[in-house]
Amino acid sequence: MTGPLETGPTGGAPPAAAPFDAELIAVVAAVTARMPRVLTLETGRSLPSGPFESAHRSLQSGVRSWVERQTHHPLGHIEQLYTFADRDRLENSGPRRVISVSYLALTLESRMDPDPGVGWWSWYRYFPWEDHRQGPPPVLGPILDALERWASHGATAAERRMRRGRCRHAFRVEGHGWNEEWVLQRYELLYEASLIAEARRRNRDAANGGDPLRTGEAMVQDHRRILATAIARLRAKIKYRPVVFELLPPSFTYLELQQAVEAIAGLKLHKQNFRRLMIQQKLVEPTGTIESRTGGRPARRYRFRRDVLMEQAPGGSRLPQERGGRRI
Amino acid sequence: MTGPLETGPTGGAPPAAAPFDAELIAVVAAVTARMPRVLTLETGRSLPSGPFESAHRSLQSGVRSWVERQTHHPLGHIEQLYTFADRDRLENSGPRRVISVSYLALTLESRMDPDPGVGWWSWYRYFPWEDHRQGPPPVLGPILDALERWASHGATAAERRMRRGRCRHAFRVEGHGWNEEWVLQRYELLYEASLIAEARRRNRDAANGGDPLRTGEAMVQDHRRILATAIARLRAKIKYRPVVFELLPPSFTYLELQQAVEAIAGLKLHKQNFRRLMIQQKLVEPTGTIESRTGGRPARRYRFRRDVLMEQAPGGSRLPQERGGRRI
DNA sequence: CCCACTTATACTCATAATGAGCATTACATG
DNA sequence: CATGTAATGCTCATTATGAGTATAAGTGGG
Repeated sequence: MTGPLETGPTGGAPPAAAPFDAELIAVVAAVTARMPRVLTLETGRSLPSGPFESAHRSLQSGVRSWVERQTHHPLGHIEQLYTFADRDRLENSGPRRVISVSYLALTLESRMDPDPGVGWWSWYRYFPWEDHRQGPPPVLGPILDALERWASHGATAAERRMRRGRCRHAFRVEGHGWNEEWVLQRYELLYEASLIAEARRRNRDAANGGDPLRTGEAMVQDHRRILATAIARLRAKIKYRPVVFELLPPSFTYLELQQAVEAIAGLKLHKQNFRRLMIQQKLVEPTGTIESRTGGRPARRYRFRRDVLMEQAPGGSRLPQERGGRRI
Repeated sequence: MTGPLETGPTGGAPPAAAPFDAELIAVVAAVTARMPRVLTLETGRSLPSGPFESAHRSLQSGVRSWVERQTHHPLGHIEQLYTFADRDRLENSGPRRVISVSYLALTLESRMDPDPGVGWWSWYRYFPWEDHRQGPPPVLGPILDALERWASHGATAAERRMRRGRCRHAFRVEGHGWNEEWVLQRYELLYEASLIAEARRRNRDAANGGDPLRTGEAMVQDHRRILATAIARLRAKIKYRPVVFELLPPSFTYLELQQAVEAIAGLKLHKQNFRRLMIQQKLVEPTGTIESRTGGRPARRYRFRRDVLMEQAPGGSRLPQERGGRRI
């Protein structure tokens, strides 16, 4: 519809605006063998995607049907991520501008034998600097060095200062201040510094001496950026909404639950406190069954209390309330 | 681009998909005279909007240019809200399907004399049940009654139970459990119960006895739903990111700051604790000036420390960390 | 000048949440 | 039965939060 000032409230004839192609892109996430994974096509080079069609009832149903058509994997929980339409986003686009709507879906990894090229790949294959479960990963050192080199090549003193500030902020070098949520900021910084294959591909240059620092596998177009957006969103969301359970089988032990969270966050957590948090929040209940293949004392199995989705108070309020406490 | 399985990695020819119209819609928010306000056209009936055009570099720049063209109001902070494209969303749409990308912008209300029809309206004119600063608003009683009536008219016992559950959840009647963030859920519930003018307009019915309960002013198309989405987002975000400051002049007193937060959240806050929170978080610093028109003891004025945007740790982690505390 | 009145600002105190770690329990295996 | 491994239970200091009380510093009216 045109701006109401021009054509009046109820729309009238559609504007003579250029038509667009609309594309749907899905980041389908799962966790298996302690690794967060994403469903990919072309042997890990692209995310499931396809045009939004008039036959689709909604964007969401369009995403579902494309993913199922391309990967034969049904989707559970799904949420909108972001819509991209920058002019120079796509390298070899056709005559028409493309609007891409991306979605994040959470599922259990399927066992079925996949179509050729379809597979589940670890996130950290694309973002090796993001997995801090064994402490800072080895790639981080060279990356920081390369970033420092990039920063020191800024044109003006102000720019150099600005670049250093951004690096310090995104990577929090000094004082173990790693912030697992800033996935996108880190990716964009590396992109800008031409330390990402996609950036070099686009600029047809090889800044920083052409040394192909191992900054993870590349993807088609801006799919890797979309994946970074998805990871950032999931890492943030996992803290204030019970979404991990979408990635777990119906019953699980505390350790399995914790390892799923750790895989996503890319961090190690304190076991006893994690357990206490689970107990306090009353998100799970024991199934009564016991898992004995633990290697040590057998563990109780739990299930997610689906009913809490209805009673849940929202994430931690940062506001000092008047009148008796809400907050769960 | 087509799904890679069909056309190969680099895209190739664009698919023969139906083209779409793309529309941009802006929710521009400000706070004045203790009221949260939204910039509207047509005397409050619609939000600024316009077609996304090939000339626009990005979605964001498209939004900026439309809002400035229609309202002569420049935008500051701006973020993407949601993308809508359900088939039956628009009432009198043209032959082509429309994809609407909505944005939320935060500004200071401008003083300039506006174009005809352009104006700032209180949110609570559209959502009178959302302002709990003076306790539960009077509309709430009749609304809950009407919802109960709607729930009791469910076809099956299961549906009636489900409806009651959703009402209890969204409005938290028993035990003062009002959750200010569930704006959208409440709106959608009222819509479904045909207690919202837009719903009745669309269904051409007057369920619930045709009694036109005062459930706020209507808007064109689904603009009110978009506004609800924006309010929900802002109410949530204000708690974990320092966005209030985008709505305030460069310097302000603690009370002004608190009242802005209260206006948005629709809640009264505890003054002393609010102050303590501000001090702890070190988000502001005194300007050295004093505001004496307070009616009581003069108040110090503060300014937002823009540099914290760079050092800020993200909102309250719900994860029990290993290794020395991050968390600010 | 003293008054009541208003808002700002400073503290207090009980309770809850969090980070860190020690201790005990219950299995499997040799 | 000893040993290893993980599960589970508890403690303790620190910090954050909710709910106040107390004091300060202006205003305008007598």
